[in-house]
Amino acid sequence: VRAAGTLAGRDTAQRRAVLEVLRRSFDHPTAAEIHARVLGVLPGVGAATVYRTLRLLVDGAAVQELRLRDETVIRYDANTHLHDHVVCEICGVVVDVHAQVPDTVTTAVARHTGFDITGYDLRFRGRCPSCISNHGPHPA
Amino acid sequence: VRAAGTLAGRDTAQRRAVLEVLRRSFDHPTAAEIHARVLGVLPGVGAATVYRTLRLLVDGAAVQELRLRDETVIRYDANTHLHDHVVCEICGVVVDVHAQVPDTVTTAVARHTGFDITGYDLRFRGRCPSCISNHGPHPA
DNA sequence: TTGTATGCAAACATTTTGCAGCGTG
DNA sequence: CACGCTGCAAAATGTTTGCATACAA
Repeated sequence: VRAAGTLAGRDTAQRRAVLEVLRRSFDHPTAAEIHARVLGVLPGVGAATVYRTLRLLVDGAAVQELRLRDETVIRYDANTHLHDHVVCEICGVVVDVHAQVPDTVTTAVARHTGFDITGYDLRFRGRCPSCISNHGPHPA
Repeated sequence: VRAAGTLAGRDTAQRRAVLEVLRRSFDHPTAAEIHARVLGVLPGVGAATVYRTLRLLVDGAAVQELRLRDETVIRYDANTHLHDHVVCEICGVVVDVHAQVPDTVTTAVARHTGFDITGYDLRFRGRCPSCISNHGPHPA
C-alpha cells in the first residue's frame, strides 16, 4: 500500500489528469463523467485509459468505488477518509457523511457469524433538503 | 404495496417458479443463477422472463437487490425482514445478519445533512470462518 | 375474447481487453 | 531503448426491449 492519491507505475499526463479531476470532484462521478471532465483538461484521452487508471487507483486504495442501490454504473469517491454516504431516493444526489457504527455492533456481528470483520459500508437512504422542498418529506 | 412474496399481475407458471426458487435460495443468487435453477424446475423459461419477474418483485418489495463492492452483477435476497449482510472478501460468500444501527446515529446524520432518512444499507466486510481456516485471519 | 406474459433475438449500457505504436524512466 | 502506457476498436458482461405468439382471466 502507498500514500493515498499516489499513482503506482508510470507518471503520465493522462494519469495525472484523471487524479486531478478526481481530487476536484465531490459529487461521486461515474467513469463516463470523469472521462468527460478529463477531456476538458487534456483532450484526446481515451475512455479505456480512464477505466484503466480508475482500476489502478481503486486497487491502490486511492479512490473508493460506490455502487448505488438502483444503478449499474460505478461511481468514484476520492475521499479516502473513512466515511459513509447518504443517497437521495428522488434526485440521486450522494452526500458524504461520518456515521461511525459502534464497535459493540461490529463485535456482535463477528461473534454471531464467526467472521473476522475488517470494515463495513453504510449507505443511508432518504430525501435531500432540496427534494423535500419540492416534493415534501417522505410520507409516513 | 402488497403482501411480501405476492405477485402483481397474472399468475403464470414462470412467475411461480421464479418465486419458488427465490424462497428456497438463501445464498443471494444472481439473475443468471436464478434462471438456471428455474430451468431445473420448469424447462424452457427464457432469461428475459426471469429478469422481468425479478424487476416486478423488486418493485413490489418482495425481494431486495444486493450490489456487492466489487461485482457488477445484481444479487437477489428474498429475505424481506430488515437485515444486513456480511461479505467474505476472499470467497465472496454473503451471510445475512441483524445489526441495528442505533437511532442516535441516524438522527445525527439527519441533523447534519438535512435529509429525511428512510433507511440504510449496511454491509460488513471480512473473512468467513472457512477462509480463516484455510488462509488464517486477516493480517493486522 | 382481450389484453397481459412469454420466448427469442436484437439492442443497450457499461466495462474490459487485444493490439500496434508512443513515450517514460 | 525496453517495457509499460495509450488510443482505438472489438469483445465481454449483464440487463432491457421489440415483436409475434401463447395463455390467464
